[in-house]
Amino acid sequence: MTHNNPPFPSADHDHKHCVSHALKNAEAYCQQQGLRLTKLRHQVLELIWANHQPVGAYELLDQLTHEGRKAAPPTVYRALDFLMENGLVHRISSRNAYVGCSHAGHDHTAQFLICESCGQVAELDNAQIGSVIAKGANQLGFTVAQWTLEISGTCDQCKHRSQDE
Amino acid sequence: MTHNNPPFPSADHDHKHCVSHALKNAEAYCQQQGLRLTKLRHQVLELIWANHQPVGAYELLDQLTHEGRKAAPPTVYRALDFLMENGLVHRISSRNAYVGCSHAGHDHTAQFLICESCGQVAELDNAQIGSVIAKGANQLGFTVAQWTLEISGTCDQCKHRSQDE
DNA sequence: CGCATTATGTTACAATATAACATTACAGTA
DNA sequence: TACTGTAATGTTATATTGTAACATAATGCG
Ligand SMILES: [Zn+2]
Ligand SMILES: [Zn+2]
Ligand SMILES: [Zn+2]
Ligand SMILES: [Zn+2]
Repeated sequence: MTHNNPPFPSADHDHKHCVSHALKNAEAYCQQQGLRLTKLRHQVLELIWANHQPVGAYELLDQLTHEGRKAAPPTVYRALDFLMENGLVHRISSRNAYVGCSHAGHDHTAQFLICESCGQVAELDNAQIGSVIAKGANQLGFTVAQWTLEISGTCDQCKHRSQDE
Repeated sequence: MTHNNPPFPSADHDHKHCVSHALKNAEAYCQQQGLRLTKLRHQVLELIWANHQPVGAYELLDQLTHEGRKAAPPTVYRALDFLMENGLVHRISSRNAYVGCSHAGHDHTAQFLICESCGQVAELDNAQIGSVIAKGANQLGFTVAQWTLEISGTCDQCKHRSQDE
């Protein structure tokens, strides 16, 4: 399944669609790859997709507990490990937090826009950025295995919102 | 003071020169900006520059203690805060570790090459990367405040070294 | 079913970072 | 010089994030 690069999530977008899309996509992908998207992993993935803000592991742990599951830190970290290994979730290392992947199944590296005002995160998959980075590294004889790019700033809506005040 | 983009630090480079350059540069910069590069901060900066590998806060803490200073976590974190605020040190968030800045005084954002084999870090200041990132973000109406790029892989020397075996 | 494998539960702890308040050093000034 | 306000450091305690190690339960398969 292909879809074009999503813009920064707007305040009034149909987020239920984001969630159901992400979950169905994950189910299909795991099915196809012979991966076990267990109830716990599914539950964690759904919690992560509650919104477009990155969520901490211990916050997920609280929510799991409130949903009636017996959970301890390893519970959530193991689920996160599975989801990250299989490209369903990314870690935002500048925030020690986790966010659902918008391009699950595609082979890609992470590029994030993080709005400091509303806390939302958008994931890019800008090929130009990737190629410039690869080129810059290769010029120095460096072989790139992977990379992360975390861009902080202000999203379009928050800019306009602040103008209104 | 200007100098061209340093390559990945070679095994036989004159590292004493790196250290003295970084320290003198920091002293001059703080002098000029009216910042207080106290003994503690100077000491921490020197420890960070012991090599080109990122170092953890608690490792710095141990070394400070061995050097006879009474130190606790806040001691080192406060020094790190000062050094980071003033662009003398960067944090490698994917490793929870800190590394001396190679372009202190210049206004720049961080771009790192991290060798998974030898653990060394090289800091880039590739303008092309910067402009492509800014462009990609701006197209989505996103105003960039700052960003970090952490590239993992294998450096040139480690590649050759592994061929020799 | 019986067995091997994988996933989850459970307990304890490691590693990283900060809050809050006391004390000391410092710079400017009377 | 002593006084004084500010910035820096010391100190104690605790918050936050992440793992190790081993026990139990679920799953898939012959
Ligand atoms: Zn959404
Ligand atoms: Zn925003
Ligand atoms: Zn060096
Ligand atoms: Zn290397």
